[in-house]
Amino acid sequence: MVAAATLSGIDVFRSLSTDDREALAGRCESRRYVANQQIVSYTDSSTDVYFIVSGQVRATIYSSLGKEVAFRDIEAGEMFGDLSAIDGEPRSANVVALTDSLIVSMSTQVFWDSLQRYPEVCAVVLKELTKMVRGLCERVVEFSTLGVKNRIHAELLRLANKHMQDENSAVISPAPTHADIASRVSTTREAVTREMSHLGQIGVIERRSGTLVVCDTAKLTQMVQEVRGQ
Amino acid sequence: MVAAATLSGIDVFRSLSTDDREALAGRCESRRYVANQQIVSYTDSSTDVYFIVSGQVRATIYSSLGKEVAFRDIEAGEMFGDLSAIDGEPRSANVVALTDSLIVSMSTQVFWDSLQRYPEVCAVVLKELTKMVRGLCERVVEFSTLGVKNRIHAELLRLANKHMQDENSAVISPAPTHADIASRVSTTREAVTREMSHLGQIGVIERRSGTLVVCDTAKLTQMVQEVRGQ
DNA sequence: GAATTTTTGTGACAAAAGTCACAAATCCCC
DNA sequence: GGGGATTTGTGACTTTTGTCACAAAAATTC
Repeated sequence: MVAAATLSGIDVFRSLSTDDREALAGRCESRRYVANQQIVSYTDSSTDVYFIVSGQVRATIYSSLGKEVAFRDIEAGEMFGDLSAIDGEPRSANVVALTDSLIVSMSTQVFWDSLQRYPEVCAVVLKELTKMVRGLCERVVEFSTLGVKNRIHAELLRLANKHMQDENSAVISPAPTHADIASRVSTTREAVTREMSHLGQIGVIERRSGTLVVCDTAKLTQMVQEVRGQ
Repeated sequence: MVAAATLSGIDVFRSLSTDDREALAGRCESRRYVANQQIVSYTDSSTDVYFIVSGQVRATIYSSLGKEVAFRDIEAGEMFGDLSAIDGEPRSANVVALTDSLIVSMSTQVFWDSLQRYPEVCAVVLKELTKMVRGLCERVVEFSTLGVKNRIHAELLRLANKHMQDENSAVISPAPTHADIASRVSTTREAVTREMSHLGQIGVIERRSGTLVVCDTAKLTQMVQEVRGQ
């Protein structure tokens, strides 16, 4: 049982009328998770869909033996677990709360109902899937064509684009750890440290207590393409 | 203008009644392409959706400078161009006919209409997108966790799975060239040649005039995971 | 079926990326 | 504000992967 207002912050349901949202809210559950708590495991056989009301969450995939791949971070307003609900296959990733989070869940059945009943919802879901496909394509192309250094540039650029300050610079405020970046572009922490101190030397980025400043996104953009790291 | 029967071979429309299919067919165009002819370029601003009636087609992405990444091969019955139709963004790839092909196209408008009007169509499209997401995830994880040799194994296994002969072996009949495989797993032709002759020596695969036989998929499956190529 | 063109096989070498080990700097929490 | 935990910086070394150059084998064409 969930208040209708809770759903108004969810992208997928934003376009619904208050009445429709209310009807839907009655068929959802909500639950709080604390930081680091697991929400979905890829061994689960559940097929519920989840919506983040507040907080932040990370999906990671564990390869057949051991190594983890940071897959995507999911923010308030976004949805996850939709893949299994749509195709009935097992979960593709583990999902863990990064911060304390409030999460609404919905059964597959209710989810499909709402897709059929509300074309706007269906359209948003289609668009989200499309966005995922494009994002993943980009990642595949990056792996195929870029070396480690350039992938680090690309990742920094992605981060910067989410936090632009002015035309050419961005402030990323809880700065991610090097190990974190390494896992996203799939390399070692050391490689990230080395490349980032290099970027610091040439004045493209700067570190100030807990925050990472990308001073020159233009240069970084240009560097992504260059074959030589230096 | 397209015959309704033509659409019955398309996965997405398979579930429609003959009448519905007829209505839709009236709003499509069809066209023949010869082998190697380009169908969509990523510079196009069109947003039509395409359906392959017969033939085979390949989507490739060209990175910012030069290198090409084989993205996916699309077979008769399947669809492409849906991403742009759904989100209105530019094309993500070039699409070229691999063989002579007959292809039906549909405007974005008609496509959205049919998504709204026919829930079955919408469901199939959602499932196809989901399948793409899962496939791409798999590829990303592969790049992140597997070395070149193991990626070659994984690719051979994927090929084998599409052409299983009996429990443990597959015959892939126009055998792909080494360069082809290399581009799919993003390495060099030489690496593929070396690994494949190794696999030949230990009896996992065999080459016979124009066809590639995977004799022991079980062993190959096991090898994908092993860190040492040998 | 001879002559090309394309594909495959292989060695020697160069470059890129990962590993290990350890010191220094920061952060965090009582 | 001291002490432990976490994160960062760096050098030496190993392994992996890519590059180049060429010969052999197959497939295609005329």
